[in-house]
Amino acid sequence: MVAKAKKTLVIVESPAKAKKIQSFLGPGYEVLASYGHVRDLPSKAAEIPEKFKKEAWSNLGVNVEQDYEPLYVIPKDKKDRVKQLRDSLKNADELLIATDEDREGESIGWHLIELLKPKVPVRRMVFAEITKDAIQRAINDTRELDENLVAAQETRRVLDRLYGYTLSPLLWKKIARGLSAGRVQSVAVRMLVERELERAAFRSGSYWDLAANLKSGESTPFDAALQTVGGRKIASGKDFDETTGQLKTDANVLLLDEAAATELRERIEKSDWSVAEVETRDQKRNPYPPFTTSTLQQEANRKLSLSARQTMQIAQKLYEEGHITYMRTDSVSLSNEAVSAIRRTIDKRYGHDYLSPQTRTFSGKSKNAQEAHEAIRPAGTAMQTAKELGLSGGQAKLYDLVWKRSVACQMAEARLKFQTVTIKADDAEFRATGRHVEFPGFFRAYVEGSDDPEAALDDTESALPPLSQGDQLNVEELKALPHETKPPARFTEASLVRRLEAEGIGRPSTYASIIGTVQDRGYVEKQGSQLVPTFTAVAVNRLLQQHFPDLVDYSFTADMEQKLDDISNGDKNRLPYLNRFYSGPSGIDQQVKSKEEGIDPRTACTLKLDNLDPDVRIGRYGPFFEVQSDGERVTASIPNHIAPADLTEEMAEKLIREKKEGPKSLGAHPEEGLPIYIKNGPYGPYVQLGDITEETPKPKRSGIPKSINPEEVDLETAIKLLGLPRRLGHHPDTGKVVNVGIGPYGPYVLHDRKYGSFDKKTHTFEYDGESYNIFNVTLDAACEMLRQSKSRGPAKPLRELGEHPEDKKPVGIFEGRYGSYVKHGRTNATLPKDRDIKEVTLEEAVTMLNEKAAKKGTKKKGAKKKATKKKAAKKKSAKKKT
DNA sequence: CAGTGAGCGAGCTTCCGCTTGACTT
Repeated sequence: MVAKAKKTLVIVESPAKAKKIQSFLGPGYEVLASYGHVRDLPSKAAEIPEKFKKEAWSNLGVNVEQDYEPLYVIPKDKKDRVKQLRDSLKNADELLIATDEDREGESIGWHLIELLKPKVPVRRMVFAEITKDAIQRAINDTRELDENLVAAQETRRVLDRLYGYTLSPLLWKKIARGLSAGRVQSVAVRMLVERELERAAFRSGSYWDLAANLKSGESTPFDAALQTVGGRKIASGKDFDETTGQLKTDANVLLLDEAAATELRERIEKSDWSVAEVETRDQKRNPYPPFTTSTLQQEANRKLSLSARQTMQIAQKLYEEGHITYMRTDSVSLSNEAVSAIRRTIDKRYGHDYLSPQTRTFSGKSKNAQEAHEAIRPAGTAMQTAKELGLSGGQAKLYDLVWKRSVACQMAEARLKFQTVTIKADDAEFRATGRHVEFPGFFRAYVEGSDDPEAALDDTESALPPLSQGDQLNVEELKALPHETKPPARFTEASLVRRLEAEGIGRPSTYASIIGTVQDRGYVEKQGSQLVPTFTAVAVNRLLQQHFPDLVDYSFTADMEQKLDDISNGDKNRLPYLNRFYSGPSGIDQQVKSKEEGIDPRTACTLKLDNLDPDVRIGRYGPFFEVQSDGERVTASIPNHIAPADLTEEMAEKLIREKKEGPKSLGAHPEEGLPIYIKNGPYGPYVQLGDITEETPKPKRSGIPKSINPEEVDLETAIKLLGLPRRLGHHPDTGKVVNVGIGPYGPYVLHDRKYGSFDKKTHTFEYDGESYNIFNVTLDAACEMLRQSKSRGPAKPLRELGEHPEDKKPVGIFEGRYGSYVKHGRTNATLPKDRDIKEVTLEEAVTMLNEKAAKKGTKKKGAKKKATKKKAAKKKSAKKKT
């Protein structure tokens, strides 16, 4: 017997990378993925090993009594991975650690060695790009693991844990259970809350000005705006104080109101209009650097309306399929190979004029970049377009963005000409500005979007006709226009990611999840593309700012990074830093303990806003007003989804008044004789027939669908709503009943367990030129809705396998999102991808189902079940909100 | 599926960064 040939085991972080590297290295190597970190601090009580549970520090997962020794465990979902790596190492005569060349990657490498305890030689290899040459070079040029870098990572990890697990419990006690604080999320929340408070304090100011449409001879008309009158500048938006809505005291400007503007218009309209001065200046624009994770997320949000999470999901697919380079990167640099491929493409597709004469190189300007990867660009050197690759949908759109941005970065600069024309009319001065693209250069491929939807993009053409000094002008139109100053805009996902990155807060792999976290904790709700902080966020932020200002300082992370650099350079030890952060009189442990007594939960939950008189309190069921009225305490819920800055005094008064008066009756039901009320419940507004009494503890109720404004529900509508679900008749095909009603997901028609739905937004259904709603839908229309319905009704198997031997319930093969699966009752088992469904036998299916059931029973029950339940509940409530 | 703004007080919640799977209306 010949001994099996030993291999070199190479471990990288991502399986897609592993596959590619394997193809370069051949059979002498086995390349496997660690799938990120393999060990971590225990995330919850269940993960703490029994023998540490009674230690005072066990909940932290860090032994704060002894040198901040971390307690590392293998998370459940990583156990199999580690086993696989251990097994492979047995057949290896060498181990190459090829994790990313950054702080986290170095740490993953160290953990791997700690866990696998290799008896064979270990080397650390690093590479910046994945080409055959680069990999070969990396293998021949390995180094030692950098212990200092590992120490820096561990310090980061421990600090984040101590921060989060010390402050969060304080929030549970003082504000609400389940809340959280963290180095990154708390600063993100601070940004959002501060903006919201600016909006609440904002007072709008108004001013008028004049807009002229002018013409010189036969040329095209152009627009000009009033600048000065009698040599004095007129007021515009920036001259107003945001918190008073009045002109700033030091603004030496002329404020026009409607009367003044109209009077001025009449006075100068008929005067002589002429060009006083013409100025032109040239400007160049250079292309933007290629995409990083953050800029990709921003642009996909602005241009494709994708959330950060959606962007990353699509990018992940593109990466796995080999279309783009790695999508979690903070680097703007491109490999030489990529640059020349891009330059060839420009030459070919746009022509030589459009090629930047010199190769452009970009340097990262974001704080704390670790640059373990390239920028995001089309993978390889073929530079094929989305169409040529056969991509479709979101993948095509996102790839197209990546392609264009990458190409643009090696293109020629764009040349713009700006014209400024000053125009005189009596003692008034107008100005017209024009912009002309002399040479588009990289604009041909790519123009960056703007966070301000009204801003003109860089390549907008708005040239003025040829004008010269002394030209006489005709007034086509002269209008007096009113203006109002606007509050600062709320953050969007794009602008928040940009701000976080600018402050060096968060990492490419976390931008999307930061937005998810603050939403999950109830700090933020998305309204369209806006991120709106909740009252809870305002209260939490106030508590943190008041008592722990240093921790939520915008520079906290940057300072931490400085300390980590010192540690990774070997200049400093981690111990003094962690000690100062956690222990001693100014450490957070003591700080939290000493401040805890002084923080009154009631005060912490009571808010006073600039835009409102009554106090807002955070309660168990959301925010509510609390006021004293006629010596009585009145509370009134604040409806969900009203942003703190959007609440007005009138809304508050109305809610409180309505609460005091109790639910108002719309009148009596004609048949039942009982009063009908409109009430507000946890699921939104609803109508109720009669009062709650001993005999009828649950009177007939019916929700008011989103498409109907509860304010406008009259007696007639209420009666109709209470008449639901209503029988429409019998289905002509089956003779079974067809009903119409309102469910938790909105209005529906139902027939034989199959649902048909109205339009999600309008709750109507267009059929045969008519528009139907729940009140007037006909049997005919309902049948058509059911025909169009995508709801499957009772699931239809691809193939029936027969009855399960145990309970005689059917077993079948179904088509799911992740391929075919066999189903019995509530148990599902996925079929292997290459399995022909025609060949699956009942016996085989039963075995698979039993295995799956056993796995579920032992391994995942407790924690997993709870998690899915929670998730489902969340989904449900999220759906209702929209 | 429909209040209110606390509960008896068990045992729990929570951080940031790396990575993809498993979800099967």
